[in-house]
Amino acid sequence: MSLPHAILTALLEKPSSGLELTRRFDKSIGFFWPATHQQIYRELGRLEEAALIRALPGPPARGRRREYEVLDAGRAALRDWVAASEDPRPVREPLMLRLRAAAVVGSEGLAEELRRHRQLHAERLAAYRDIEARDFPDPAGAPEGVRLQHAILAAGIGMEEFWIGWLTGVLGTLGED
Amino acid sequence: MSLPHAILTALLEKPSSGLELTRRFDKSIGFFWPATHQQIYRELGRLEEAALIRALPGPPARGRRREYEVLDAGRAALRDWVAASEDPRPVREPLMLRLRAAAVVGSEGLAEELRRHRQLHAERLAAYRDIEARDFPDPAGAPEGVRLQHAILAAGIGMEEFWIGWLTGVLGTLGED
DNA sequence: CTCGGTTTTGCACTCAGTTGCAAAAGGTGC
DNA sequence: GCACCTTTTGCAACTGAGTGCAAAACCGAG
Repeated sequence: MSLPHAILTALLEKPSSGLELTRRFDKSIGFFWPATHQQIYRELGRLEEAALIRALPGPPARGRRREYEVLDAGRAALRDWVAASEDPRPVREPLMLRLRAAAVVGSEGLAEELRRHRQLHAERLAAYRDIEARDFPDPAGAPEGVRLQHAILAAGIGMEEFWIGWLTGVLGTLGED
Repeated sequence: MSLPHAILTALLEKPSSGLELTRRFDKSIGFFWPATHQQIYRELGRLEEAALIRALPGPPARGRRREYEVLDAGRAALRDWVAASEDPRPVREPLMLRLRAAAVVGSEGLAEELRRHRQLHAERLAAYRDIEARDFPDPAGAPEGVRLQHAILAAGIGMEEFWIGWLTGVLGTLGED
């Protein structure tokens, strides 16, 4: 139930076509909820059918650009969702399973993979830091909306830092740092 | 592709029936890869068909307990998987989307939900700490297998601590801590 | 204007995870 | 032994996400 609300949010920030949404997802919302263009088009169709968004006028046709905007019902649905209650989704971390498997059958070949993951996390961390420097020069003094957006980014930064530190620790445990 | 390997690992630690596996998942592997009994039975069937595990002798019958053990091919497959390369799965964090939605339509009702999440994370953290105190009195001096198992738990502890701290920070941002 | 490449939209299929439910065996009280 | 409850196994249908691919419109070169 998250993708439709992510799309509503993005459309409220700026009415867009499916392809624009896809591009914007790739550089912001997608960090915490990736989506392909196929998913997005499907969801736009459902949202339109549910009368939460509407396409700006023009003859509907395949291959023809369609710009969407959020209707009042959509805004209301989003507001409800913000206040709704939903449990955190279960953690699913294949790397933990692999460590556990390694504890049983031996850790042959594992260290290299851990280093690769550390590298990937480091790259993502650098990307987040860039965005932070560019878009949030003074988060503390900003209005609530901006402070919330910064909090999201801060979560990403914190997570990546955590994984990098943890991976380094495990590599130490394997005598391979 | 993770569940079958999780099951192989669990069966190597101790041959079990489907129901036993389900129970063991609930208190250990399931923290990082939850699975229902239906999933587990389905996967046991596939693993048996692939000749990676076998049921201990006895007439196969529905409703009748079947104990499984890992075959050499299964152990080999697991070893390969430990050394395999697999990208971290994309992050999917609905709470981040809700913050972002809140930045657009207002944060009405959000703080309560954040407190609830903080509470849930605190409970899980406490559970992890209990396990740590009970099962890992001296992780540093233990053999590699045990150190790896402790690293898994340490990841869980670190994650929960991180979320608790971050949620507290956001609540502060909302002027609601 | 028409041909070919690009953009934009969208369908169809697969796969993993979730939920609901039922069938077969085993155990317990009468 | 039989009536009933519990344990254990398993099927079936659904949902959300991922992948491949194609159709319609658009656009620039000649």
